[in-house]
Formats: sequence, structure tokens, C-alpha cells
Amino acid sequence: MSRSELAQKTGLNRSTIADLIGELGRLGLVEEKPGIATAGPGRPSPVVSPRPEGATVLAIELSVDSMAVATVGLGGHVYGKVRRSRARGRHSVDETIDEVVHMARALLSELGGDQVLVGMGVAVVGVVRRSDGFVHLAPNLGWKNVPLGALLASRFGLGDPVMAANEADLGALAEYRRGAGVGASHLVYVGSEVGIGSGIIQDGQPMLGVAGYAGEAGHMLINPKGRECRCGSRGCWETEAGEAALAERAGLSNFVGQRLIEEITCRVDSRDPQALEALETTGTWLGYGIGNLINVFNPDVVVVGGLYQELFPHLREPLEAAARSIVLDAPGEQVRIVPGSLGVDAALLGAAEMALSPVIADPAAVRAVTPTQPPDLAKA
Amino acid sequence: MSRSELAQKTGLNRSTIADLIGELGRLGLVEEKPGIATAGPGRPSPVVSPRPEGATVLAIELSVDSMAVATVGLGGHVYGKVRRSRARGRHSVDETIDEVVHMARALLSELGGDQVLVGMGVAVVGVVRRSDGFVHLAPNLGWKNVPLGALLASRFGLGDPVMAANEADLGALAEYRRGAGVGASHLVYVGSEVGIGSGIIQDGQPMLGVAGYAGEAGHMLINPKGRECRCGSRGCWETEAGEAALAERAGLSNFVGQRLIEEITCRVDSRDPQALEALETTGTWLGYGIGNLINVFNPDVVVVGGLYQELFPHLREPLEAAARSIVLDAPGEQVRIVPGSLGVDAALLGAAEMALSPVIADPAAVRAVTPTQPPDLAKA
DNA sequence: CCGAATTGTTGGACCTCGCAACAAATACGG
DNA sequence: CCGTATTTGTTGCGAGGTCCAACAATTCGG
Repeated sequence: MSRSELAQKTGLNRSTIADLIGELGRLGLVEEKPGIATAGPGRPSPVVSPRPEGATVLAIELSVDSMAVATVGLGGHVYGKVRRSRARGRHSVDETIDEVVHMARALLSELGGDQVLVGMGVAVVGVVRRSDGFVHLAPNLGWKNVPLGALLASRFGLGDPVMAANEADLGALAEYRRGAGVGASHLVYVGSEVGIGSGIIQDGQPMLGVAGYAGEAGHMLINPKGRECRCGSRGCWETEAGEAALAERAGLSNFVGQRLIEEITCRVDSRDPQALEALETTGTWLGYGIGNLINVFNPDVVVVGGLYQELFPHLREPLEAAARSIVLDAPGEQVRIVPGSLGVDAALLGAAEMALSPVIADPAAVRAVTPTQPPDLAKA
Repeated sequence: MSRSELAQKTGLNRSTIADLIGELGRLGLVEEKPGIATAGPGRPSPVVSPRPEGATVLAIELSVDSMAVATVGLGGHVYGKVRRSRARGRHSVDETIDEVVHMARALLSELGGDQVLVGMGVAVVGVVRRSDGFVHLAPNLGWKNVPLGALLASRFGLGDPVMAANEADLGALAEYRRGAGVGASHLVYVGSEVGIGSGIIQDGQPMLGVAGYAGEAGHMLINPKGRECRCGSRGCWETEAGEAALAERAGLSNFVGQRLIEEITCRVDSRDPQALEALETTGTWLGYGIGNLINVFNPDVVVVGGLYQELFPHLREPLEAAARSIVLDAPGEQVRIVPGSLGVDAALLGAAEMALSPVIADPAAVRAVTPTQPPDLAKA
């Protein structure tokens, strides 16, 4: 983007932009390139772009059936990424952190010398306090009250605890900044893994609620006569529209996660009626919940991510029909309901964006972070 | 509040505060009084308080079965208020505006000479565009695409269209600033008239959504096997928890509005089993919806306003039980669910707060507004 | 009556940003 | 090939808002 475009977009003066670009350039966060084909007369404008090497972060994702680590530079540039499948169920905290350290070591050693590491961020399936990465509850990992942010910080030799957030919240952030939601200002992200999580961007800002637990739409009551839910209630959205419900309807209860998606896709391709029916029903329930969220949030765009991203073409029709049947006729604009574009990595990239956000908020205040040595594996 | 308290609260310097207070004083928006009993040593501090006369607005409410007009000064001080009942159903736009002008004339003539009128604000039962008060849809008034803000502006001889907003959104604002939500930062307001409306304050700011239609929780699907709704759908929250459902359950379908509330209160006092049962059931449905909103918004406080404010003591128990059964165990803090404290005037006061908000945003830019003469009644 | 404590006030300094003029680089018409 | 219009980056200056440090005002406690 050129300087004058920046001036127009930000509403700031050209001279102010020049000043800021100068400072960011000195900090190594942006660079200017000769500029491309010019349209019309006038002095050609060099293109200003973020310099990914200027600020790199380590992003971590602890998901239901996999974990991942990545090194990501300013602007969302992914340098390296490792994902590892894990069986669902309990995992010890120590073991998990060891594994993270192991995966991170490999990625960090690949970083070039000019790359400045400035922070870390973690996406967790569970209820997490953002500021210090305290995991209140993560049923899918079997964790409760784990000071993950502090543990990671001490393990990597950092001063401050590592920030962490809910997977769906970070998925929303990533799709908003780098994915299907670019250009929107109000976004609702619906991600499904075992349950259904949601994250909301309101006017460009993540909506966190008073304690950071906003967006727990998975347990929205939607069918009082519905199935029993793990949470003890009945007829929660995720019991009607979640993975388990889909699998049961399709007669595939022994499949989970990616395997389930593949199996269903396969059966749909061969026109299996039970699979088609299951998608129809599940899409309808998904649509009801999404319709509720649209009524409540009035977003630009709803992004369907997680497992259902791949199935979206098969879910679209019933989903949209159900949502439209609920949504009040908003005059003028129509909401777009679209699949995510970042796939399984949405939350991982969101964790990176979160870790990079201090750089964007106050570039001058950010310092390089040095993990103590290539961190060693305590128990390896 | 004293100057040093202000400095502490805002984080600004004492000298900055002095400067700002000086400017606001010159504009007549604040005044300093000798200051009260001092605690401890030190120079005594005069108390700075908003001067209601400095900025007065005309607030208007167009509700389901009544309309109201009030003159309100800075800080929420009500100078005068008129409310008039109207039969439910269609009302012509012209007739309504005439009536508003009539009621406003009386109130404006009572204003003292030192009171500066700076704007107007309208609360409407319906879907309204805030910026220019365009009423997209107000089924309860029988209105569709009425440029109410512009009509009022031309009738009162103002330059800019009058701002208007949804009743529930303004109820939320009023309860947040002046009512049961004072001190909270994240508030969900649930107001019931004919249907159920909701308004949300997130981190001190009204949550509007991309087009200003956020918070339409009344048509949240909550019971797919439920009653048919006016909106064409089935099992919306308001069909299960709204006024009509309550009346029907209590066997009082021929009562509406305030009369219904009185009749029910009366029957409850005499232990009428059908009334008690109706409250129990309605409270439960209310609680389910509120629980959903709590999960999604993670608020400090939920304020129940509108018709149900008075019935709240009788609704509390089933309502809280239902809500708690849905809400995920938020560690630490508990949400408070409380009745509103502003009663039927919540939306009216909210309209005043909305009209006053430009003064708070930029006191220097606000000019006195002069309605053309005491506005005359064109058709009277 | 004097020191400690608190608070309002004053003058100077800094930082951010906008404005206006100028310089640089291109397209287009002759 | 040259001059003009056009767009854009750059420079110097000024306005506004804020903080800091020192000082003045006022009260409490000994």
C-alpha cells in the first residue's frame, strides 16, 4: 500500500504518515519497495509493506486432536509450522509443554539471524484468561486451573506470562485479519471441533465480555426437548449441530474429527441417503444457531470454520434457509455466511495475531525476546 | 467529585484537569461548589458537578401503548415529563408528530431562560437507524420506512435530523448510566413490551452491530416445537417468554400491558394457582433466553426492564434457576440478574442520554439549538 | 505557631498532528 | 522534444493537548 493510500485510509496527513513510516522503518518493521505500475500521471509512489522479519512470534495451538506450533512474522507470514496429531482425551500438562518446547526448538533454530522474536501466543480449546494465559477449564484436555501462560514463560525464560485465548476467539481474529473476513468490520466465527465454539469481532475489536468468556454459544439452548449435553443441560446448540450429532445421524458414531469429515464426504459423493439426510438436518440446526447469532450481533459476515469448513458446500443450503427463516429482515444489507479460508490453522494463526498485537498497538515499546538458549528438554 | 479524584480516575494530570474544568466551566457545563467536609489534612477541594442547565435535551419515546416527552439536563436531571397512554395499534405519523409537538411545547415553555437546549433524541419501538432517526420498521405503530428524524427536525426547525434508536437499546443505555447498571461495564438489558427487546453495553459502549440492528434477541429461536410467532417463525423467545404467553398461561388473554401486570400481581397476592404457574413457566423461559445471552456476552449484570420489572420478584426464582442451568460455570465472578430501576421511563431517559452524548463527546462543538418559535400545531 | 499533607495553579517543555509551500517524478498534448 | 497538469513525498512551522516541576493555598496535628 502506498503512502497516500495510507493517508486516505487513516485520515491522517501525508506528513504524519511520512513521520510514522520513517519511525517504523528505523525499527525495521516496514520496508519500501520501488513501487509498481503507476496508473495515471503523478509522482510514482513506493509501496510500503510490513517486514515480516521485523517482528516474529511463536504461535501455539492446543486443540482437541492435534497440537501445533508455528513461527509467524508481521503481516501473517508463516515461516514454519509443525502440527502433530494426538489422541483425544487427557494429556498431562508437563508432557504437553515438553512437546511444545520440542516442536518450538526445531522451528526457532530455522529462523534467520535478522528475525526478531517478540512474543508468544497460545490457542487453547477451553476457557482461558487472556492476559496471563491461565486455563480455567479445558475439558477436552482434562485440564483445570492450569497456569499455562506462566509455565510456558518460565520454561522459555521469558519475563511476562504468555498470553492465551480460546480457540474460537482466535479463529475469529485470524479469519478477520487474514482470512474470509477481510474487509468486514463485524464478524461472527463459528468453529466446530468436538463442540461448537464461537468468537465475535465487533467493529474490528474482539468482543471479550467482562471476564473474557464471551462467545460461548455452543451451549446456547436451542431445543429444550433435545438431546442431553455433556454440560448437564439439554438441547444445547452443539448437541444438535455438533460433530457427535452429525456422526450419529449419518450412522458413523465410531468416527471422529477429520476422519469423520472424510468418511462423510466420501459417502456424499456416492449419494448415500443417510449421509445426505444427516447433513441436511445438521445444516438446519447450524443455521438456527447462526440465525440467532445474526439477530443478536448484526454482523457483516459469518465465518464457518473448524471441521465444518470442508463440509460447507454440503451444508450451505439448509443452513442458509434455516438462518434466513429466523433473521429479521434487515433492510438493505444482507449478511454473508461463508466458509473459513484458513482451515485447521485458523486458531494457530489467530494466536500469532494476538501475540503480534502489542507490536501493532505500540511498535516503539516492543523489545526482542530471547528464549534462554535453545530451550532444552528437561525430561528428554 | 473533586478535581484530584477526577485526575485519579481519568489518569490525567492535575494540570490537565484544571484546564479542562476551566473550559467546561466557561461553557457553563460544570460548576464548582465550596466542597464538603474534608477528611484529613490538605487543601480542601471544591466539588465539581455537571450543571444540568448547561445542556438540556428534549427526549421523546414512542412506545407500544404510550408516548412520552421529557426535558432532561446534563447528568440525567429531569426537568419535566409528560406521558400519555395510547391504544395499541396503528397511529398515523402526522398525528403522532403533532402530539409530540403539543407535549413538547408545554415542557419547553417551562424551561428557565438560562437553560440551553442542545438537541433531541427519540426512542422508538422498532428497527431504527440511529444516525438520522430513520424508522425502517415499527410493527407496533404500523410504520414502515418513516424518516422520523428528518420529519421532527423540519417540524422543530432544526438543521440536522434527530437521532433515534430502538427502545431496548436506549433502555440499556439509561440503566447503564443512571439505573441498575451503574458501575457495570458490560450490561445486557432485557425489556419486554409486546415482544422482548434487548440492548447490550459492551465495555461501556452500546453494541450496535454493523447496521445498528444488534440485540434483536426477541426472535432468538429457543423452542423449535413452540408456538407460532408473529414473525412467521416458531418458538422465538418472545413467543415463549413474552407478554402474550404470560397472559395466556394465566388465563388473562384479554389483558395487556400495565393492566395485565396489575391483574397478575393481584392474583398472585391472592395465591391464584394459575397465575403462580404462569409466572413460574414464563420465568423459566425468560431465564433460558437470559442464560443464552449471558453465555454469549459474558456481562457484569443483566437488567430486566419493561413490563417484567415489576413482576421481577415473582419471576426471580425460576428465572435464575433456568439461567444458571445453562450458563457455563464462569469461574470467579457471578453475573447479577437484577430488575431495572428506571421503570417505564428507561427508554425515555436513554433517548435523553443519547441526545446528550455529543455534549460529552465534544463539549466545545455543541451549540444551542433553537426550535423555531414555540412550535405551533399545524393542524390544531 | 509550625511542619506535614493534600490539592489547585502556573509556566515551560514535549509530542503529535495538520497546514502550506516546495520538490520530485510521471502522463499527456503540442 | 518540451512544457503543463497531476500526483505524491518532504520540509518547516504552528496549534493543541498533555505532562512535569515548582509554587501557592489551605487544613490538621502537635
